[in-house]
Amino acid sequence: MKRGMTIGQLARSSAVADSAIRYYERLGLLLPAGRTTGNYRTYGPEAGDRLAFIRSAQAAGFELTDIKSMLLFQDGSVSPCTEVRDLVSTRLASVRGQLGKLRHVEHVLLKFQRACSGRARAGGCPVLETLSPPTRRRS
Amino acid sequence: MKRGMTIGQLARSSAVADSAIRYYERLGLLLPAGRTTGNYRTYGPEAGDRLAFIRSAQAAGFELTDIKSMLLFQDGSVSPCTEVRDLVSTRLASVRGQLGKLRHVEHVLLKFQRACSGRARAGGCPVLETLSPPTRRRS
DNA sequence: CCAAACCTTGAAGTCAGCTTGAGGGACGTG
DNA sequence: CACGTCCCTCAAGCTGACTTCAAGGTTTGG
Repeated sequence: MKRGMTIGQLARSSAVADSAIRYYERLGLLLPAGRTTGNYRTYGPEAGDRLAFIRSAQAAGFELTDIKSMLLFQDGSVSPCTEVRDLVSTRLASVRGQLGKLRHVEHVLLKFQRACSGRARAGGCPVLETLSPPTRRRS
Repeated sequence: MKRGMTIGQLARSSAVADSAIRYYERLGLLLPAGRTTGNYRTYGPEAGDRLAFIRSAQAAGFELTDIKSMLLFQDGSVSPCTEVRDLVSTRLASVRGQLGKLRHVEHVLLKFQRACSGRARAGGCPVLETLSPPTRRRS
Protein backbone atom coordinates (compact mmCIF):
# COMPACT_ATOMS: atom_id res chain seq x y z
CA MET A 1 0.00 0.00 0.00
CA LYS A 2 1.00 3.64 0.18
CA ARG A 3 1.22 3.25 -3.54
CA GLY A 4 1.42 6.99 -4.11
CA MET A 5 -0.16 9.18 -6.72
CA THR A 6 0.58 9.25 -10.39
CA ILE A 7 1.49 12.56 -11.91
CA GLY A 8 -2.03 12.97 -13.25
CA GLN A 9 -3.56 12.55 -9.82
CA LEU A 10 -1.10 14.97 -8.32
CA ALA A 11 -1.81 17.39 -11.12
CA ARG A 12 -5.54 17.26 -10.47
CA SER A 13 -5.26 17.41 -6.71
CA SER A 14 -2.85 20.32 -6.74
CA ALA A 15 -4.21 22.18 -9.74
CA VAL A 16 -0.78 22.25 -11.33
CA ALA A 17 -0.49 20.91 -14.86
CA ASP A 18 1.42 17.66 -15.21
CA SER A 19 3.65 19.32 -17.78
CA ALA A 20 4.47 21.97 -15.19
CA ILE A 21 5.26 19.33 -12.59
CA ARG A 22 7.70 17.63 -14.94
CA TYR A 23 9.11 21.05 -15.75
CA TYR A 24 9.69 21.80 -12.06
CA GLU A 25 11.43 18.48 -11.69
CA ARG A 26 13.71 19.31 -14.61
CA LEU A 27 14.50 22.67 -13.03
CA GLY A 28 15.28 20.99 -9.75
CA LEU A 29 12.41 22.45 -7.77
CA LEU A 30 11.05 18.99 -7.19
CA LEU A 31 13.26 16.11 -6.25
CA PRO A 32 13.17 13.30 -8.81
CA ALA A 33 9.98 11.39 -8.10
CA GLY A 34 9.90 7.70 -7.29
CA ARG A 35 9.06 5.37 -10.14
CA THR A 36 6.79 2.40 -10.56
CA THR A 37 7.96 -0.70 -12.38
CA GLY A 38 6.36 0.79 -15.46
CA ASN A 39 8.49 3.90 -15.06
CA TYR A 40 5.61 6.07 -13.94
CA ARG A 41 6.38 8.78 -11.42
CA THR A 42 4.86 8.21 -7.98
CA TYR A 43 4.27 10.89 -5.43
CA GLY A 44 3.44 10.92 -1.77
CA PRO A 45 1.34 13.68 -0.24
CA GLU A 46 4.41 15.80 0.53
CA ALA A 47 4.69 16.40 -3.19
CA GLY A 48 1.44 18.34 -3.01
CA ASP A 49 2.89 20.42 -0.20
CA ARG A 50 5.90 21.24 -2.26
CA LEU A 51 3.75 22.33 -5.15
CA ALA A 52 1.69 24.42 -2.75
CA PHE A 53 4.89 26.02 -1.52
CA ILE A 54 5.90 26.83 -5.07
CA ARG A 55 2.53 28.34 -5.86
CA SER A 56 2.53 30.40 -2.67
CA ALA A 57 5.98 31.66 -3.34
CA GLN A 58 5.03 32.53 -6.90
CA ALA A 59 2.01 34.34 -5.55
CA ALA A 60 4.44 36.20 -3.33
CA GLY A 61 6.23 37.41 -6.41
CA PHE A 62 9.25 35.14 -6.37
CA GLU A 63 10.74 33.71 -9.50
CA LEU A 64 11.38 30.03 -9.89
CA THR A 65 15.10 30.44 -9.36
CA ASP A 66 14.46 32.15 -6.02
CA ILE A 67 11.97 29.46 -5.10
CA LYS A 68 14.50 26.82 -5.95
CA SER A 69 16.97 28.42 -3.55
CA MET A 70 14.37 28.50 -0.83
CA LEU A 71 13.50 24.88 -1.36
CA LEU A 72 17.15 23.94 -1.22
CA PHE A 73 17.50 25.80 2.06
CA GLN A 74 14.48 23.96 3.30
CA ASP A 75 15.74 20.59 2.17
CA GLY A 76 19.10 21.19 3.73
CA SER A 77 17.36 21.83 7.05
CA VAL A 78 19.72 24.73 7.41
CA SER A 79 17.88 28.01 7.64
CA PRO A 80 20.01 30.69 6.13
CA CYS A 81 17.66 33.40 7.18
CA THR A 82 20.07 35.97 5.87
CA GLU A 83 19.87 34.66 2.34
CA VAL A 84 16.13 34.37 2.47
CA ARG A 85 15.96 37.86 3.88
CA ASP A 86 17.99 39.10 0.93
CA LEU A 87 15.66 37.36 -1.47
CA VAL A 88 12.73 38.98 0.28
CA SER A 89 14.08 42.49 0.17
CA THR A 90 15.25 42.21 -3.42
CA ARG A 91 11.84 40.99 -4.40
CA LEU A 92 10.11 43.66 -2.35
CA ALA A 93 12.12 46.37 -4.04
CA SER A 94 11.28 45.03 -7.46
CA VAL A 95 7.61 44.68 -6.60
CA ARG A 96 7.53 48.24 -5.35
CA GLY A 97 9.13 49.45 -8.53
CA GLN A 98 6.49 47.71 -10.57
CA LEU A 99 3.78 49.02 -8.28
CA GLY A 100 4.95 52.56 -8.79
CA LYS A 101 4.92 52.19 -12.53
CA LEU A 102 1.53 50.53 -12.55
CA ARG A 103 0.01 53.16 -10.30
CA HIS A 104 1.21 55.81 -12.68
CA VAL A 105 -0.24 53.88 -15.58
CA GLU A 106 -3.56 53.61 -13.79
CA HIS A 107 -3.71 57.37 -13.30
CA VAL A 108 -2.89 58.01 -16.91
CA LEU A 109 -5.54 55.59 -18.10
CA LEU A 110 -8.10 57.13 -15.76
CA LYS A 111 -7.34 60.52 -17.21
CA PHE A 112 -7.87 59.08 -20.65
CA GLN A 113 -11.16 57.62 -19.62
CA ARG A 114 -12.35 60.90 -18.23
CA ALA A 115 -11.12 62.84 -21.23
CA CYS A 116 -12.78 60.44 -23.58
CA SER A 117 -16.12 60.10 -21.85
CA GLY A 118 -18.91 62.60 -22.00
CA ARG A 119 -20.29 64.13 -25.15
CA ALA A 120 -19.09 63.03 -28.55
CA ARG A 121 -16.12 65.13 -29.40
CA ALA A 122 -15.85 67.33 -32.39
CA GLY A 123 -12.14 67.18 -33.02
CA GLY A 124 -9.64 64.40 -32.68
CA CYS A 125 -9.58 61.76 -30.03
CA PRO A 126 -8.28 63.33 -26.81
CA VAL A 127 -6.40 60.16 -25.94
CA LEU A 128 -4.38 60.25 -29.10
CA GLU A 129 -3.79 63.92 -28.59
CA THR A 130 -2.55 63.38 -25.08
CA LEU A 131 -0.17 60.68 -26.17
CA SER A 132 1.18 62.82 -29.00
CA PRO A 133 4.08 65.06 -28.11
CA PRO A 134 3.32 68.78 -28.02
CA THR A 135 3.10 70.04 -31.59
CA ARG A 136 6.48 71.15 -32.82
CA ARG A 137 6.62 74.69 -34.02
CA ARG A 138 7.94 74.51 -37.51
CA SER A 139 10.98 76.80 -37.48
CA MET B 1 18.55 71.01 -47.06
CA LYS B 2 15.99 69.21 -44.92
CA ARG B 3 18.19 66.20 -45.43
CA GLY B 4 16.63 64.36 -42.51
CA MET B 5 18.22 62.28 -39.80
CA THR B 6 19.84 58.91 -40.13
CA ILE B 7 18.55 56.15 -37.93
CA GLY B 8 21.50 56.62 -35.59
CA GLN B 9 20.73 60.28 -35.08
CA LEU B 10 17.09 59.51 -34.51
CA ALA B 11 18.05 56.79 -32.08
CA ARG B 12 20.23 59.14 -30.09
CA SER B 13 17.80 62.04 -30.13
CA SER B 14 14.87 59.89 -29.11
CA ALA B 15 16.65 57.51 -26.80
CA VAL B 16 15.24 54.54 -28.69
CA ALA B 17 17.71 51.94 -29.93
CA ASP B 18 18.14 51.80 -33.68
CA SER B 19 17.36 48.11 -33.57
CA ALA B 20 14.09 48.95 -31.86
CA ILE B 21 13.30 51.55 -34.51
CA ARG B 22 13.81 49.03 -37.27
CA TYR B 23 11.74 46.59 -35.25
CA TYR B 24 8.87 49.07 -34.97
CA GLU B 25 9.03 49.63 -38.67
CA ARG B 26 8.78 45.89 -39.27
CA LEU B 27 5.78 45.72 -36.98
CA GLY B 28 4.14 48.56 -38.83
CA LEU B 29 4.25 51.08 -36.00
CA LEU B 30 6.45 53.31 -38.07
CA LEU B 31 5.74 53.98 -41.70
CA PRO B 32 8.59 52.86 -43.95
CA ALA B 33 11.21 55.56 -43.70
CA GLY B 34 12.48 57.44 -46.69
CA ARG B 35 15.77 56.31 -48.12
CA THR B 36 18.91 58.00 -49.30
CA THR B 37 20.59 56.96 -52.52
CA GLY B 38 22.78 54.72 -50.41
CA ASN B 39 19.66 53.03 -49.01
CA TYR B 40 19.99 54.63 -45.60
CA ARG B 41 16.75 55.42 -43.81
CA THR B 42 16.05 59.13 -43.45
CA TYR B 43 13.73 60.63 -40.92
CA GLY B 44 12.14 63.99 -40.46
CA PRO B 45 11.38 65.36 -37.01
CA GLU B 46 7.91 63.83 -37.01
CA ALA B 47 9.59 60.45 -36.64
CA GLY B 48 10.76 61.54 -33.22
CA ASP B 49 7.20 62.48 -32.36
CA ARG B 50 6.00 59.08 -33.36
CA LEU B 51 8.60 57.40 -31.22
CA ALA B 52 7.63 59.67 -28.35
CA PHE B 53 4.02 58.64 -28.86
CA ILE B 54 5.01 55.00 -28.74
CA ARG B 55 7.03 55.47 -25.58
CA SER B 56 4.24 57.43 -23.91
CA ALA B 57 1.69 54.82 -24.82
CA GLN B 58 3.98 52.10 -23.54
CA ALA B 59 4.39 54.05 -20.34
CA ALA B 60 0.60 54.13 -20.20
CA GLY B 61 0.62 50.36 -20.21
CA PHE B 62 -0.39 49.71 -23.80
CA GLU B 63 1.06 46.88 -25.80
CA LEU B 64 2.60 47.43 -29.19
CA THR B 65 -0.43 45.98 -30.96
CA ASP B 66 -2.69 48.48 -29.21
CA ILE B 67 -0.29 51.25 -30.01
CA LYS B 68 -0.25 50.21 -33.62
CA SER B 69 -4.03 50.49 -33.72
CA MET B 70 -3.91 53.93 -32.19
CA LEU B 71 -1.30 55.05 -34.67
CA LEU B 72 -3.40 53.74 -37.52
CA PHE B 73 -6.39 55.67 -36.21
CA GLN B 74 -4.20 58.72 -36.01
CA ASP B 75 -2.85 58.27 -39.50
CA GLY B 76 -6.30 57.78 -40.92
CA SER B 77 -7.25 61.14 -39.45
CA VAL B 78 -10.44 59.46 -38.38
CA SER B 79 -10.85 59.47 -34.64
CA PRO B 80 -12.70 56.36 -33.63
CA CYS B 81 -12.98 57.45 -30.07
CA THR B 82 -15.06 54.41 -29.33
CA GLU B 83 -12.31 52.02 -30.28
CA VAL B 84 -9.71 53.95 -28.40
CA ARG B 85 -12.03 54.10 -25.43
CA ASP B 86 -12.30 50.32 -25.53
CA LEU B 87 -8.55 49.99 -25.64
CA VAL B 88 -8.32 52.29 -22.65
CA SER B 89 -10.82 50.42 -20.53
CA THR B 90 -9.43 47.02 -21.42
CA ARG B 91 -6.01 48.22 -20.48
CA LEU B 92 -7.26 49.85 -17.30
CA ALA B 93 -8.92 46.64 -16.21
CA SER B 94 -5.76 44.66 -16.85
CA VAL B 95 -3.61 47.20 -15.06
CA ARG B 96 -5.94 47.11 -12.08
CA GLY B 97 -5.78 43.35 -12.01
CA GLN B 98 -2.00 43.49 -11.94
CA LEU B 99 -2.09 46.21 -9.32
CA GLY B 100 -4.26 44.09 -7.07
CA LYS B 101 -1.93 41.15 -7.38
CA LEU B 102 1.15 43.25 -6.80
CA ARG B 103 -0.34 44.96 -3.76
CA HIS B 104 -1.04 41.57 -2.29
CA VAL B 105 2.50 40.50 -3.06
CA GLU B 106 3.85 43.62 -1.39
CA HIS B 107 1.92 42.86 1.79
CA VAL B 108 3.12 39.30 1.85
CA LEU B 109 6.71 40.35 1.38
CA LEU B 110 6.40 42.97 4.08
CA LYS B 111 5.12 40.33 6.47
CA PHE B 112 8.11 38.21 5.58
CA GLN B 113 10.42 41.08 6.24
CA ARG B 114 8.89 41.71 9.64
CA ALA B 115 8.86 38.04 10.52
CA CYS B 116 12.46 37.64 9.49
CA SER B 117 13.90 40.73 11.13
CA GLY B 118 14.71 41.09 14.77
CA ARG B 119 16.76 38.62 16.75
CA ALA B 120 18.36 35.60 15.18
CA ARG B 121 15.84 32.84 15.29
CA ALA B 122 16.32 29.56 16.91
CA GLY B 123 14.15 27.40 14.71
CA GLY B 124 13.56 27.41 10.99
CA CYS B 125 13.29 30.45 8.79
CA PRO B 126 9.85 31.99 9.33
CA VAL B 127 9.57 32.85 5.66
CA LEU B 128 9.96 29.26 4.58
CA GLU B 129 7.53 28.22 7.26
CA THR B 130 4.95 30.71 6.10
CA LEU B 131 5.26 29.54 2.53
CA SER B 132 4.94 25.92 3.51
CA PRO B 133 1.44 24.53 3.72
CA PRO B 134 0.19 23.74 7.21
CA THR B 135 1.78 20.49 8.35
CA ARG B 136 -0.34 17.55 7.38
CA ARG B 137 -1.37 15.33 10.20
CA ARG B 138 -0.19 11.92 9.23
CA SER B 139 -3.34 9.79 9.39
C1' DC C 1 -7.53 -9.28 -26.09
C1' DC C 2 -8.22 -4.79 -27.28
C1' DA C 3 -9.11 0.02 -26.84
C1' DA C 4 -9.09 4.02 -24.02
C1' DA C 5 -6.79 6.53 -20.83
C1' DC C 6 -2.68 7.29 -18.84
C1' DC C 7 2.21 7.71 -18.71
C1' DT C 8 7.26 8.29 -20.76
C1' DT C 9 11.04 11.15 -23.24
C1' DG C 10 13.24 14.98 -25.72
C1' DA C 11 12.74 18.69 -28.59
C1' DA C 12 10.50 22.48 -30.07
C1' DG C 13 6.97 26.14 -29.81
C1' DT C 14 4.62 30.16 -27.33
C1' DC C 15 4.32 35.18 -25.82
C1' DA C 16 6.51 40.31 -25.99
C1' DG C 17 9.76 43.21 -27.07
C1' DC C 18 13.51 43.51 -28.36
C1' DT C 19 18.88 42.42 -29.18
C1' DT C 20 22.63 40.17 -31.46
C1' DG C 21 25.15 38.18 -35.20
C1' DA C 22 26.72 37.37 -39.81
C1' DG C 23 27.93 39.18 -43.93
C1' DG C 24 28.05 42.95 -46.46
C1' DG C 25 27.53 48.20 -48.52
C1' DA C 26 28.16 53.48 -47.72
C1' DC C 27 30.37 57.60 -46.09
C1' DG C 28 33.79 60.83 -44.32
C1' DT C 29 38.64 61.85 -43.14
C1' DG C 30 43.83 61.74 -43.82
C1' DC D 1 43.00 54.56 -51.08
C1' DA D 2 42.57 52.94 -46.51
C1' DC D 3 40.40 53.13 -42.18
C1' DG D 4 36.81 53.61 -39.06
C1' DT D 5 32.20 54.31 -38.29
C1' DC D 6 27.87 54.09 -39.79
C1' DC D 7 24.27 51.69 -42.13
C1' DC D 8 21.78 47.59 -44.59
C1' DT D 9 19.13 42.82 -44.40
C1' DC D 10 17.76 38.57 -42.67
C1' DA D 11 17.88 35.21 -39.22
C1' DA D 12 18.34 33.73 -34.86
C1' DG D 13 18.66 34.34 -29.85
C1' DC D 14 17.08 36.12 -25.33
C1' DT D 15 13.92 35.88 -20.85
C1' DG D 16 10.37 33.12 -17.94
C1' DA D 17 7.27 29.83 -17.31
C1' DC D 18 5.43 26.87 -19.35
C1' DT D 19 2.83 24.04 -23.27
C1' DT D 20 2.73 21.14 -27.19
C1' DC D 21 4.23 17.60 -30.22
C1' DA D 22 5.86 13.18 -31.83
C1' DA D 23 6.45 8.65 -31.02
C1' DG D 24 6.15 5.59 -28.24
C1' DG D 25 5.26 2.23 -23.48
C1' DT D 26 1.73 0.95 -19.45
C1' DT D 27 -2.47 0.06 -17.17
C1' DT D 28 -7.18 -0.66 -16.63
C1' DG D 29 -12.01 -1.90 -17.82
C1' DG D 30 -15.07 -4.67 -20.52
